[in-house]
Amino acid sequence: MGRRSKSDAEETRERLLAAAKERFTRDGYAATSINDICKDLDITKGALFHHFKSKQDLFTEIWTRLQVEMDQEARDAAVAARSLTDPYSAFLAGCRVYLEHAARRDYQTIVLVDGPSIMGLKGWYEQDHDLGSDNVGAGVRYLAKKGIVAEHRVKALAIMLQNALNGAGFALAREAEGITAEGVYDAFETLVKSIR
Amino acid sequence: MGRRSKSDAEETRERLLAAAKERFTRDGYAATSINDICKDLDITKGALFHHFKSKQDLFTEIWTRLQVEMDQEARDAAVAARSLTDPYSAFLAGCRVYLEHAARRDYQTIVLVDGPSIMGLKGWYEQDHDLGSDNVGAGVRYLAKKGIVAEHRVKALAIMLQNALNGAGFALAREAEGITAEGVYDAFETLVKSIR
DNA sequence: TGCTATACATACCATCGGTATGTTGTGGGT
DNA sequence: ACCCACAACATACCGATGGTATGTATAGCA
Repeated sequence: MGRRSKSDAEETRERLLAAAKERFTRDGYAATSINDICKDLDITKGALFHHFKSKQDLFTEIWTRLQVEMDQEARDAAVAARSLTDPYSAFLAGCRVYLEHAARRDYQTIVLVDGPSIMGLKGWYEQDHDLGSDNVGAGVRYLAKKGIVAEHRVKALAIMLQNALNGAGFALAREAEGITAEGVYDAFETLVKSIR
Repeated sequence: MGRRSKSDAEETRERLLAAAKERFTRDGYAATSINDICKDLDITKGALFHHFKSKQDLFTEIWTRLQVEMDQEARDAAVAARSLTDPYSAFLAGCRVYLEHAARRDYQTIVLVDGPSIMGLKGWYEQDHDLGSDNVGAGVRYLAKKGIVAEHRVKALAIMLQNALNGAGFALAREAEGITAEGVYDAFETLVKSIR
């Protein structure tokens, strides 16, 4: 088979991303072979390696899309919930969105579980920051500006709260021990609001 | 080469664990090949697969050892710091030990980064619980008994605090942005003590 | 109309984790 | 003291894997 139209190529690329995302989500990165993905689409490896230079490259694009999507949603939610009276509402709204994503299987497996291992810790962190997806950081900084938390604890607190949400997301996905989204969010809210 | 003495076998096993741990720590699980490990010790794959039934099995034992070691240290520290007047001291002492481990490259790469990916989320969690290494959980439960935190928030809070420490460990290992162990611990302490 | 860059397919490769099958010597049983 | 089963390895081999080199046909522009 020879050349296809440009729109066909775009579609092939998107279909590859979709099929890979499904496999990565269900089986994980290591257990997913490139041949599997290609068979899903009745396509050969030549096509895949034409669109993506490596398996990692394919994974990275899926990872990035998930992060951008989450970032956008969280940002929007925070802006929408902004209030003049309650300094927490915007921050907590963003965190709730993040929590919802962290509880999703795709986000969890791809971004939180396989992400650090595949992209490396540095890569994970740098990409994460380049995205500007530091909603929690912005929230804590805002609390510092309001005088609620000490300036010198902002960075450490932001990191800790971010990871607290990660862990909560895992717990939710585990569906274990009667942990609910509402319960987790409630605990997170009281935790945040008790900071001083 | 034929059979060796029992003590030789024990030593071979330990040397395999040590070499694998070094590789896994430096290069990660995926980038470490079994041949690499064997070459380090001038040993063949036959030996490795005689002592460990799979690469995962080898990894799991290293993972378990790291967890047991950490658990023991944290437990000891908590017991040693137990106080009749300060309900936080034992809890915080255990957390500090955990934080120190989370900042170590070996613990970080093997347990925190590759662990979830290799052993699976369920496996990670179950093993973690079977170990009884739930220092943070015990600490929070103690705070609940003292009436400091609400009973229905214990589980969620424990999960969140545990992951807060994980993230702090990563941040320390990154050595980025002027984050120090003391600063992180200070922030964690104020966070914990402000809970109510 | 022709030329070239693109969008794939095909064929092939080194390496991987894992297994099946030796080989040799140790140590428990008699 | 002898024996032989089995432990402690080595060797040879396997299918599958990610990746590459090369082939090929067509879309799109000059």
